[in-house]
Amino acid sequence: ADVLELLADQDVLPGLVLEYRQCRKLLSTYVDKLPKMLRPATGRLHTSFQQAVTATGRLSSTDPNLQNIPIRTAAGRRIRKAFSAPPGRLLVAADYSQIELRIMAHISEDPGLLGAFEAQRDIHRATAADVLGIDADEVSDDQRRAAKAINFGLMYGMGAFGLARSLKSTRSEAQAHIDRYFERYPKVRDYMEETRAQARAQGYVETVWGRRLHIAGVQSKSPAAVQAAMRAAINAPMQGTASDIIKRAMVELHAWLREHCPNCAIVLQVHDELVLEAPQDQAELVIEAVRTRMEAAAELRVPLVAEVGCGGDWNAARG
DNA sequence: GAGGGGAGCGCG
DNA sequence: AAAGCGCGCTCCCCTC
Repeated sequence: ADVLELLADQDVLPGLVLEYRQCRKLLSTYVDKLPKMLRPATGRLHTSFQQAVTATGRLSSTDPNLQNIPIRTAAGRRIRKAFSAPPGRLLVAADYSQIELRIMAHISEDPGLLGAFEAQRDIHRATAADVLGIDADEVSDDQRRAAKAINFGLMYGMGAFGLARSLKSTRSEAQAHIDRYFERYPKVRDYMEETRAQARAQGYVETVWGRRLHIAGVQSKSPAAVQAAMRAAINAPMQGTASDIIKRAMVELHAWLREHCPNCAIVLQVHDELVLEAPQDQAELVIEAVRTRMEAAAELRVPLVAEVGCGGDWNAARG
């Protein structure tokens, strides 16, 4: 797909192949399959959540996987609209805002990153402004896009090669971006170096609460495998801590629902998002309860923020 | 017909 | 030698 996107500038054909592939993917995986999986007794889809599968502590969802329902394209969102609440009820969708970056700020204790979240700034705009030494309102769309790619890429252990590819720039430009980023947020670099060292020395890293995440491959004879293990190690505390936090929120929320809203239920978890179903006249109550419990699930050095909406279908609930 | 493995791609 | 983390499903090719 990456190559076809590059070639799409030169000819119409690559774009048409991409469009065809997208249609086939959505048709075979979702449109054709999901209706066959409705359980007759309930008229609903019932997924299975696996709790002891992933390397970081996330859940996984199978038969069907309801954690990869499309959302990024217009055609995909039409599929998401098919997930709807019964008459008289609404779906409530709540997702954490930038939870892994907030955890990086918490763990690294970097003053610049902590300050940006404390001030409730648009984090990608803020890092663009910080790194470039300009005002936030002077940040162009391209500059914000670059900062977003850096923010995400760094959490995955990405280097100049990968950043250049995602920004469609040169490797030396990408390296310059990374250098400026670490100049501005030096404790993020410290965190990354300490995490790599810990993974090498002990074979595991930890979440904020000390849950251990074993990293495979740190002892490999293949330098490539060791580097891959180091990237996994950098990401694991953030992804792992985020999964701890949403589980704490789910436990608290479930207890509250049993007491105050027995007709409501958590129906899905998608890593940083919860979907609930509630009677129409209790939606406002539930929205407030979800928000407060998600935001109070951990006390970090930065605020946790949950964005909550409701609607007749899953797409509308996230608008 | 069952199952493995890889490519490709949907999500966070 | 590879270059960005974590998943699951479909399609295709292959073997048994």
